Amino acid sequence: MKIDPRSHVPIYLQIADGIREAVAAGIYSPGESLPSLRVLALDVQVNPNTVQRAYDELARDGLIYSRRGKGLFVAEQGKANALERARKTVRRLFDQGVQAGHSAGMDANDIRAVFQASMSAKEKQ
Amino acid sequence: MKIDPRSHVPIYLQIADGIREAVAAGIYSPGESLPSLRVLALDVQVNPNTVQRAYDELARDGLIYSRRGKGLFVAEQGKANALERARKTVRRLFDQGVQAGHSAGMDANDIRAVFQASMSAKEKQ
DNA sequence: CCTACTGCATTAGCCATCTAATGCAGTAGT
DNA sequence: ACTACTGCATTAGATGGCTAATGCAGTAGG
Repeated sequence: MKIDPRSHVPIYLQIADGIREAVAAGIYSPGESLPSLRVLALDVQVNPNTVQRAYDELARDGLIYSRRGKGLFVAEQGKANALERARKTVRRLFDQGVQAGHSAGMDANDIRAVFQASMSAKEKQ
Repeated sequence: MKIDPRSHVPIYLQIADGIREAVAAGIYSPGESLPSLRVLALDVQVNPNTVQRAYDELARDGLIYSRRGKGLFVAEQGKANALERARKTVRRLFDQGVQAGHSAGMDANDIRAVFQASMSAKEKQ
């Protein structure tokens, strides 16, 4: 996992996003164990508490669950919950964008055009 | 202008957004003077420096300009610059949304569907 | 000139957030 | 039991962003 310590986005979020993507992509199967706090902490060169905070995020969203003394595991509905979570994030960002455009006087077609441009740019990657 | 002091979004941004929308909507004409730092500060019950920071934002984006001792005025291309600025903001948010969806394994149609939902919800307001 | 207004620069305090340090508590193999 | 792992709770330090206090500098009218 790639972590940038001097990014404006917090480390624990970078970690959470990484795991979330992996779960959404099905890289981890339900019931499969995840790297322990200390192992992952050592891996990304950060304090175990920071990793824990990332796992907390994921547990709250139902992607994973934890067993004290045993470890961390992918939840049964982990993949589905990851997708649901992602969908909400996307929706929130789109709502913000639509709202911003509307406030500035852009009409529906203007906003749609920007969205199309964004989609096209993504495909070219 | 409506300001919420205990919002997570900074006061200076709330002020800047309010003025930006007004300029984009053509409520202020080019060359027209804006409320002075202290007047607006008194109006929204905040320190003049906070208002200044809002005006700084707008000046950097070319919406307004300032003359020491005289006041603040809407730039000639203020409205156009406001629209351009808004377009970039919308684009940035859409890019983030598209990226998030893609990372989570959503395909183009999934993402489009969320966008449509967002647009529909906006129209119903 | 002098007063009353302008915008602006400097400084400091406050506060939220992130990260780390440390120790406790549960599990399991030997 | 003992050891070596687990996750977790508490606390503290550090950092950055936001807001305010204060004073300087420029403009214009009486």
